[in-house]
Amino acid sequence: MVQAEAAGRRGPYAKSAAKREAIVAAAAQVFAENGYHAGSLREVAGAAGMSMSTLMHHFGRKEDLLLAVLAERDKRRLEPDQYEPGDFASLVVAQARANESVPGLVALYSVLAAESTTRDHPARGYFSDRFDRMREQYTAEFEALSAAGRLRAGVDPRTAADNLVALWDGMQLRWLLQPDEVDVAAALRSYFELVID
Amino acid sequence: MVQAEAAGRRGPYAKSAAKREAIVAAAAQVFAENGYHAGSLREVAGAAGMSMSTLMHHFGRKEDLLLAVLAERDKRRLEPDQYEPGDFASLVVAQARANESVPGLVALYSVLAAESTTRDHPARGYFSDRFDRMREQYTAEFEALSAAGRLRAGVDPRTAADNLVALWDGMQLRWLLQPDEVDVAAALRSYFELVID
DNA sequence: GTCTATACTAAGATAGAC
DNA sequence: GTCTATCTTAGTATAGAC
Repeated sequence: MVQAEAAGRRGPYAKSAAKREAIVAAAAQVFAENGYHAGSLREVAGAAGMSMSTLMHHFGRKEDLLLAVLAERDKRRLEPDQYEPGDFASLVVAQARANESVPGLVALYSVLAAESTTRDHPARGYFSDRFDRMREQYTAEFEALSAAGRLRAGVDPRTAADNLVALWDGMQLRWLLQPDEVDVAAALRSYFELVID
Repeated sequence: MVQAEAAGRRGPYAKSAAKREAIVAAAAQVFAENGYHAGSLREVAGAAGMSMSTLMHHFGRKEDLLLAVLAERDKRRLEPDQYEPGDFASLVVAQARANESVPGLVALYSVLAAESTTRDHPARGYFSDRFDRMREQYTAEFEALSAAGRLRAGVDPRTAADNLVALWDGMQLRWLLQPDEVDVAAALRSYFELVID
């Protein structure tokens, strides 16, 4: 699949890569709507215009498809360098706003994160690594704010980083259940206002 | 089941109620470990020492069993009147500490809350109602703090209530995945320190 | 009222033909 | 690379024994 990743690639794997992309897109939709367990491979295959056996040829197990969907999600995230050099808070709030336009992906992430806590779940490593990465990135951002004298006295950068991530996850969960009752981006902004002078 | 709820009840429903309790306990364990979808009724029945058909006699559908487990979880929560009249923050932190001793129940709650966001999930109403109730209770507590002049300037009671619940949920999720990396109760305490003068 | 046996549909997964 | 056929196990419904 790596060989065919470049656009317009000619070769034996080009068609396979296109099929894989179609499958992943269909799976993201089905999993987001129904969850990982309740979303059937037959429904994914149907949405991608092929039989389930053909799907299974490309992704040997349902887990593999799941991990491919998660990897695809990460590629779609906003990257700091895609944005104007605004501050950390603005970037986080902008990402939260952007997430409002892809409720399916948010649902997929939330459902899978919770499911992954169960024993031997295929995505457990993915989410554990992701939490490690988020802590590292956000702690560095809060430390930079602290060095600039903009962090409120008594606020620990790592604690702030962890709490921000947790607040985000918890808010997204509630937003999925009660979209008209909460504003994820506004909640994150209110947290920044508490910790930034 | 209502008839036999009192301890030591003699009568035609006494045995049934005892069986139901055993089933709910077994189901809480199985669902917490494997999630709702992945946890099979056959495994629950086995853990409860009966056949699956017998289980199905007591709980006609898997959903009914799920809702019974959730109701049982609510009964086990700390109630304000069970505690010394300490302040709101202490009560919340104490509940978070108490939750550390029942990781199975925490996992059950987290997995089901996320699963419930998917279309037509049987527990969707339960969690939506629960969020409404939590908002109401916690907003009242923060308003009381505000009236006592103990809330930080510019902090909205309802926002603080929603953020506290979201922080709690998000922290519990991470704790399930990385129990040695975070301290849920400490995180909640740090939030109180930010909003309370 | 309580429990068991059995059958049905749909899920993930595998084997093999073309 | 794609499909048909098949296997195992899931949830569920029903019929009936004690």
